[in-house]
Amino acid sequence: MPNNNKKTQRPIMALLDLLGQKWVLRIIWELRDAPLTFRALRERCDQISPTVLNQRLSLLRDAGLVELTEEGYQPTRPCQELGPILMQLSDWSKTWQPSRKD
Amino acid sequence: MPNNNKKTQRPIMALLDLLGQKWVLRIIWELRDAPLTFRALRERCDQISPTVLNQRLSLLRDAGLVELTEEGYQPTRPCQELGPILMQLSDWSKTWQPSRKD
DNA sequence: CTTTCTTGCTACATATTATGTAGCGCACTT
DNA sequence: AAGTGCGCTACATAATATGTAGCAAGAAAG
Repeated sequence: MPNNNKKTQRPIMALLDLLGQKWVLRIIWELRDAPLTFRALRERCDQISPTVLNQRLSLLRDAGLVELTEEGYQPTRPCQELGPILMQLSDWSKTWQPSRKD
Repeated sequence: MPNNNKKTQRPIMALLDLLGQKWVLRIIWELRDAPLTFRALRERCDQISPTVLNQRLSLLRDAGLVELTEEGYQPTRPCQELGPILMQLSDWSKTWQPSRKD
């Protein structure tokens, strides 16, 4: 899915491309507190198929956002800076009442 | 793709589910400045297929994040609050150098 | 009224991606 | 030697996206 368009070269585009992939945001979210093993991460993510989980983890590792340590998968330093931003999303989401106005 | 899991009922989960769908973040991003017509939006999004664009716009309209006006598609009031958060993502992305440490 | 734009959007065959299940190979314990 | 838990792979099936063509409706002009 990632695309090689010129626009995508701009950092924000690359980021939106990455985060826009299924499960990516969720994975980062689930890793926010403590390291999780591959299997634990699967459980947290509604038993996501291991195929996709591994593919996404590879992406995230390539992107330098996640690393595999003794204790399991965990966000890297830069990725931890993403945390507060996600928390803002979380706060915002609480004030958000999905309903279409037609 | 949206899932009906219990966890997904929590606002943040619902939000991550929504934003995690292909093109959704990109669409919100592209609408940040000015309203865009369906066709203009397609061009901005690398000529995304109209089928998917329409599906995503429907989702976003149902979620109360985007609306279709005389001037074209544009983010609703609540969605505009998402703007600053996306800008933080943009800022963060500039300091982010994708590279795997193995 | 008819022609010509442009709009949002649909149809549909094809290609890409995710799901679900089973299980491998490895390290470590017992 | 046998069991346990690990990261991860294989592979058939189902779900999604892509790409192209074009429809129906509204506005503008002749």
